[in-house]
Amino acid sequence: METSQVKVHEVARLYAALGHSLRLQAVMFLASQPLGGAYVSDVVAYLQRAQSTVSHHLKVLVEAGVLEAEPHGNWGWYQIVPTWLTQVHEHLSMFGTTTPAFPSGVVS
Amino acid sequence: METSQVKVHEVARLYAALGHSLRLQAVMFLASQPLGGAYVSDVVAYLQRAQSTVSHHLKVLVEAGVLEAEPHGNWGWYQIVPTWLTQVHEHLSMFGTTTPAFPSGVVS
DNA sequence: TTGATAAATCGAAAATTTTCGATGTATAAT
DNA sequence: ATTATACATCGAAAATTTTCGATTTATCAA
Repeated sequence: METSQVKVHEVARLYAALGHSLRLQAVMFLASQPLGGAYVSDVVAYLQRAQSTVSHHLKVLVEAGVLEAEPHGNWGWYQIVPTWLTQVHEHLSMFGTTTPAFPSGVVS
Repeated sequence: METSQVKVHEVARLYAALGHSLRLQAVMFLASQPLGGAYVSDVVAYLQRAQSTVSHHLKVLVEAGVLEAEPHGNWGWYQIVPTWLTQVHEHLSMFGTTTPAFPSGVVS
């Protein structure tokens, strides 16, 4: 199935984006910000990595659909995409809606 | 925070395990099985990869806590860990409980 | 006991990712 | 116009991951 294959690849990319501690910390940091986002320099200060490294990771998150960028002057504002969580939840619901979270037919 | 760091690393590992199309397909395949699991040879047939490759990916999923292995004779039975989904949901709830899925203070 | 089978592990090549310093680009300040 | 700042992009080294064939290990069957 072509369509399904594409989707799997896309969903995998979303998980892969979160599958690196630096990126996960970046997302958590942005989510914890009162304004719902932050500038690159803030993330650099928080993650304590080279600016180019942080820029790279933010780009990965944008490409996966987790973050969106909004340049303000020459400052780079990054924030979480509103629909991101919904997307993940939608995919996870494939395995069962909630606790005990099991597809039908599975014995305990 | 030491403790939090460890946890981030662990959660990232969980996401990373799902962040590869082969592994994601393996998990989806196992979840779709009527018995809630399958043998390595079944997964090999489904994924169409070398047996050693599939074994490797299953191991990654086990180490991340997504799957559990149960040898039956010399057949390797793999199934989804019941608490896995709950763990993911728990972590995701950090970003907001449900749709619209947003941390407090975020403007639309 | 011997032979066959299922899967784990090993070893190594290829591909991808991670990371940083250096450079480029655009905006803002002087 | 010039200078300074914030960030993106480039180039390359190091680390990690992915993949497969070959080997090993354990179990089952004859």
